[in-house]
Amino acid sequence: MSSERRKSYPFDQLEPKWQAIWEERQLFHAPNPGEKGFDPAKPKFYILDMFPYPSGAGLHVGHPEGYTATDIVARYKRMRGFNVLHPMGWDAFGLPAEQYAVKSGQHPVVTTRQNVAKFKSQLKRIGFSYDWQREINTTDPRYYKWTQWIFLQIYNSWFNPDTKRAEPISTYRGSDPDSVRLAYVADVPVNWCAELGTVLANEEVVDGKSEVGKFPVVRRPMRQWMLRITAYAERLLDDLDELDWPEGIKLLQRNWIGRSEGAEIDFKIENYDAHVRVFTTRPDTLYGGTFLVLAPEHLLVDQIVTEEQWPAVREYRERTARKSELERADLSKEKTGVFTGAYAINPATSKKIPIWIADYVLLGYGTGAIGGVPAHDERDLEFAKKFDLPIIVVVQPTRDEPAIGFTGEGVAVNSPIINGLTSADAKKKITAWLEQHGFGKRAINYKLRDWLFSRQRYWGEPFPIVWENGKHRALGEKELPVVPPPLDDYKPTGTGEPPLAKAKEWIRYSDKALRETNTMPQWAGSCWYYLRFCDPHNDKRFVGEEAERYWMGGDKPGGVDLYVGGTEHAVLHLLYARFWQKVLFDLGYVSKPEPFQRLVNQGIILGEDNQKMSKSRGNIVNPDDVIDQHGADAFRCYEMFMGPLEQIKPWSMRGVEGVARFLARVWRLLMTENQAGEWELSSKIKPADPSKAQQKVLHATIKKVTKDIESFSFNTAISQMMIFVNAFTNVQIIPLSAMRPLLILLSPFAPHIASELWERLNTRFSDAHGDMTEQPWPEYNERLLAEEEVEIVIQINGKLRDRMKMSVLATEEELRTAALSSPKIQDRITGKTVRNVIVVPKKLVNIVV
RNA sequence: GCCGAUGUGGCGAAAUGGUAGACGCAACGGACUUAAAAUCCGUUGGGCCGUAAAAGGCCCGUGCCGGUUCGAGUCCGGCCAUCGGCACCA
Repeated sequence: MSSERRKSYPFDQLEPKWQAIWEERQLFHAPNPGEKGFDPAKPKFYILDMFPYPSGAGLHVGHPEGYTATDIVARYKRMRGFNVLHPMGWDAFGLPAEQYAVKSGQHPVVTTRQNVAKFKSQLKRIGFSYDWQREINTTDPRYYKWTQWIFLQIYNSWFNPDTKRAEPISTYRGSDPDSVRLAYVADVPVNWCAELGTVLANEEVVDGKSEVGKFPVVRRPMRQWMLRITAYAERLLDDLDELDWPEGIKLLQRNWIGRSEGAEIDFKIENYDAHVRVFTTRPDTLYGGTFLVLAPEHLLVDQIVTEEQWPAVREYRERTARKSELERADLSKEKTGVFTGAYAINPATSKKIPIWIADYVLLGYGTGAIGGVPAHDERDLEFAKKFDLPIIVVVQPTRDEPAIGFTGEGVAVNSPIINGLTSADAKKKITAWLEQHGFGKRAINYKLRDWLFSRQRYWGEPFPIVWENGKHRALGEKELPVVPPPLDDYKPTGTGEPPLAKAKEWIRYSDKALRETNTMPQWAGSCWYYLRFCDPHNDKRFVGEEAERYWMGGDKPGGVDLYVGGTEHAVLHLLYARFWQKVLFDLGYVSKPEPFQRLVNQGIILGEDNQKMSKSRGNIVNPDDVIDQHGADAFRCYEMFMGPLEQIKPWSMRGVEGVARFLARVWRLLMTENQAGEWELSSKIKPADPSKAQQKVLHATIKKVTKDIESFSFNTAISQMMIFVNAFTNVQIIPLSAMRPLLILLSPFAPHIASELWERLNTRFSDAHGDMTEQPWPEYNERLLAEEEVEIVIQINGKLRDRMKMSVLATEEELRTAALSSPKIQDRITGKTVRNVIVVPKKLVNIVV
């Protein structure tokens, strides 16, 4: 009758059953300190996934990879006696919902609600043990009220360079507090994307095109909100040391922050009462400085340029301004530049050197000016050759290679003060000399730029800021949240003016004051969501103090014990969140200087064709289809069985079938089908003692699964459970005492089938009490693992020649004698001299002839 | 260009410096079945020798070239390829 293939076990019934039970009993709800059911005797474990953007397409199999890993650890930790905080939420502000609104006129609130519902039901089908009572959504006014509140704290503070901390702006003694706030307004050249009608952050521009939509991006100055993340560069760098993150990710952040040590040197301008300050990492090459180059936008240019050079300079500056970031950064193009007509004095040589402008010098890094040392810098060399500027060798390479163009460390030459010194020593000495004579000082520079924090978009957090008489002013806490107005038309204005400017009534805050119409970038909400999860319903504070201290507690700098997500957030999200955490920490609102103690990145899952999954390739795998066919447990186990979590790996439907077969074997180990086609507990299960061999495989499995969960080697944990099940297939008596631990070990991976089988065992046997989720994790007994006899490998010159069974107690001498007397070995060594015999107890004997 | 990761059967992979390929997929053979599916059992890195068939034996093999070591997939040096990040940062 039914053409549908019979299920190998009734996962389609038992999976919804257990999900309903978990939900009804709220088994995975973690009470806060002071709440009903909270057990202060247990240690805490905060395990967090990077929350998703709920897109209209729904979940794909890449999302649940990390989520499955964390779910296994969360379930394991609960059975290990931890209070586990394992929440989920939605990062729902962002461009796709807004673009959909532009097209359809439907308010983003509506699409967001639909998408969240879809994502949530998909996640629930997989059986994740989230505490859904803690669900949060960044677009919920009860959430973004506090995002705005945190912005106010940032706005109302400054970075005190003496204490190296953020402090309330009231402690600032200078005349212009607006110039030091951690949130400030600046006219900055921004990445303007006409198609999207908005400004983009540097990070959102890839190869001169928008990351979203791949539209062209040009530079254009605009009034923008900036966050002074650069003030924290040093701490963001130093504090990485104490975090348990992959070294590669730390390196990525270090490179992004880009600390470099060197000196700032002042070059006096000839016939003019001013000087040009340059930054260099090679002060030891100062004698080779034969010209200066300023960024075209450098402020001094206006003052120093000579009459006859004005037209050329003006023309060059205009040309540069028209260039997009892409054109300007194009390395293949020739160097360009214009002479200003002015000269500076090299403080070391007292010689006159020309001052140029060129677009290879960037205004935003260092001082926006460089000393050109063509002999020892590739770019300067190219520039000097093009414009025929003098090249002077001042560093002699230690090996035999040409000195011109040598950028490594060598020995200083043609440099009277430092001649003969190694580059390292020369740097120290010349820097000291510069300081002594007031020409410069030691300096540290960072590549990190301040964070462009405003967007010309509708679907984001409005700023709690109003403008009056051309000045910005913060709203009071009581006025939060600032809710965006409803609009009929969400289209960008196209002028750079944000869509909120269309809400004529909304922007009129008072007779005199207008609201800020920019909104915050999508990163804002995800900068602090891990804090909100600790206390998601608090309407008095962004997070309650006690809850924050408890869940973010521990003796390490980071509060979240384990954070799992993709490498695509290795720099930006993780850096921004660390920055906010540090500001909140400085201001005394949180107890930890770092948000995430341990970080694990899951690898990308490719399609069956080994290509990145994408709609256009048609190789997207939808978890719902997999679950329909094989069940959620098989889906979870396959995601983990594919290979190491961190690795990129292709999906395989055949692979899913293999894992599904394994679960069916577990099922049939304990269940048999009766005449009526109903599943019932197998009569082979007896409260009998397991055999020695069974005992051994059981304890080996407990040991391996436990160790593998701790080390995130979920694939090999599953392999071991397969070995266990294979060992019990076709035995006549199935010892109950071996099946109980198996189900516990399996339960974090395949919680539904484990729960069901556990419950079925309970209907006949009374050796255990309570549900699967209430069981403690099993311990293994090392003694039961010990072999009495082991196979010893006999090698000759490292090559395998024979094997023998020996007692584990055999001494080295016994092993040696036994190996040498083996007939096969005898055959091979007669007539040869045995030079050495290496004996590795319990492993091998290697005979060297 | 710089930085990082990866490279092992037909495929996904496993191996504290000590038996390379556990476990799974695919393939092939067998049992069960009228038949198929499902299930269960077995074989499966390559080459060669051996045998009626087996048993058995030998050589090669972890991207390439070298080194350290009694012994290297694993450690060291040099290359190559793929993927990812950064990219005129002075």
